[in-house]
Order: sequence, then C-alpha cells, then structure tokens
Amino acid sequence: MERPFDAFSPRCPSREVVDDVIGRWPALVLVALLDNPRRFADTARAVGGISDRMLSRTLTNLTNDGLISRAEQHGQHVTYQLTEAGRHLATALKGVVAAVYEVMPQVLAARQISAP
Amino acid sequence: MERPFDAFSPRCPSREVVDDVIGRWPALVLVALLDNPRRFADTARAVGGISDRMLSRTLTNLTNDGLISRAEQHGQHVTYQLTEAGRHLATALKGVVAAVYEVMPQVLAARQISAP
DNA sequence: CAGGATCCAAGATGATACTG
DNA sequence: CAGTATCATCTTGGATCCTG
Repeated sequence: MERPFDAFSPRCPSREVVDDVIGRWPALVLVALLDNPRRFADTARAVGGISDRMLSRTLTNLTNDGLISRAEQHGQHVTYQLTEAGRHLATALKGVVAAVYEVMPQVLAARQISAP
Repeated sequence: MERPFDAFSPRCPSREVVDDVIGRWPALVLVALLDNPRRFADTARAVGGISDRMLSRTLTNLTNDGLISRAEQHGQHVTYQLTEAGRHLATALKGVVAAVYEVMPQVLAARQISAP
C-alpha cells in the first residue's frame, strides 16, 4: 500500500492544505497559539504586523480546516485554541521557525554577498 | 541574554527569511531537493504545477539566501542542491508536510462540516 | 536546457471606517 | 471586543516569447 496523499501533486487535496498552512500568517498564528489559547486582539498582538482583516481571514480559514476551534466564552469574549490536529501541525511549524533562527547567520552572510 | 531573533516581530530579519521559506513554492522546492540534487527541469517535474517563471524566481531567491547552491556542471548543465543551512530547513519543512498528511483526515472531516 | 522579459489576471494585504 | 465592508495597492502566478 502506498501513501494516499502527495503534496507534490497539484490535484491532491493535501496540496490545498499545505497552501492553507504554509504561509506567513497561518504559520505564525498557529505557532502563536501553541503557547496558549488566545483572544482575537491577543493574537494580533502576538503576531506582530498582522492586520485585523488578515487575522480574521486566517482564523476563519484555519477554523474551517479544523485546526483551531473558536469558543465563545460569554458575552463578547472569544478564544481560539488549537485542536489536536492543529497542535500537531503547529509543533511542526515551530520546528521550521526554530530552524530559521539556526540558519540566520548563514542566510545573512549569503545575502551580504548577493545583495550589492 | 535573550534570543537574538524573533520572527513575530515585523522588524526582525528572521521574519523576512520566514517569508522567503514559508510559502508554497519555496517549501516544496526545498523538500524536493532533500532527496537529491536536481536540474531545473527535473525540479519542475518534482514539484507539480510550478511554472518556469516561479521556479526560476524561487531558485534565485533561495540561492541568494544561501539555502541552495547552483552548480554549473559543464555546458548547459546546471544542478541545484541544498547547502547545509538549506538541508536543515528542508528537513524541518518536510516535517510540516508529513504533519499535514497525518492530519488530513481531520481536515477533510472539518471541511465537510463547514463547506456546505 | 536554463532562465530572463513582458503582459496580464487574480488574489493577498493594508488602512480606514463601521457594526453587533 | 470581535469582526466585516470597502477601496487602493502590491505581489503572485501563469502564458508566451525570446536568448545563450
């Protein structure tokens, strides 16, 4: 039996999910929620530079994919938190961010050379 | 002493690198090169659906960031391969793709519900 | 084969204002 | 507070043609 999914095939549904998850905002939002559940404004603060619009879109999108769940606490109080699936993905994404930090010296050095 | 980099700050250089690496094409290209060095057309075949233009752009970009290296073998024969830094990042990205495969069932189920 | 140049459509993103 | 609507803009991505 072979793998049912293949993100390298444009047709495969997993390609869509990769698109939903691999991106500046989705990735940062997921990793930010890894710490703890967060409210809208709280998340916006955690993910520097994101606009209300993009945050709203991203949260809706990830919610539709079942990666985060929206919980209305009471009144005008909403919190977003990772689902099990979301936590799994967020952990992997955190690994990418960590890897980025680790290679920053090489990247900055390489840019020095190609930049001028 | 604290962490020198923080991708959650729009100003931090690491945010730029995250942008360069976290994206449909960059991510898939890096993972595709994890198997072995590849030539242009070869890479295009490995990453289904990418156009020459985007592949060219992506390769140039990743090369400038020192994540892949371009090697002119001889004549019109060029191969791209991961640098150490690139391999490190690609490995982390492969983890994300793997995580996506694992959560696909939940994602598809969640979409069923929100889709209609 | 590798890959740059050009033109164009579509989607992403941001700022601002507004509502429940 | 949590979000949506609107408008202007920038970037992405594709198709095509062209060159070393």
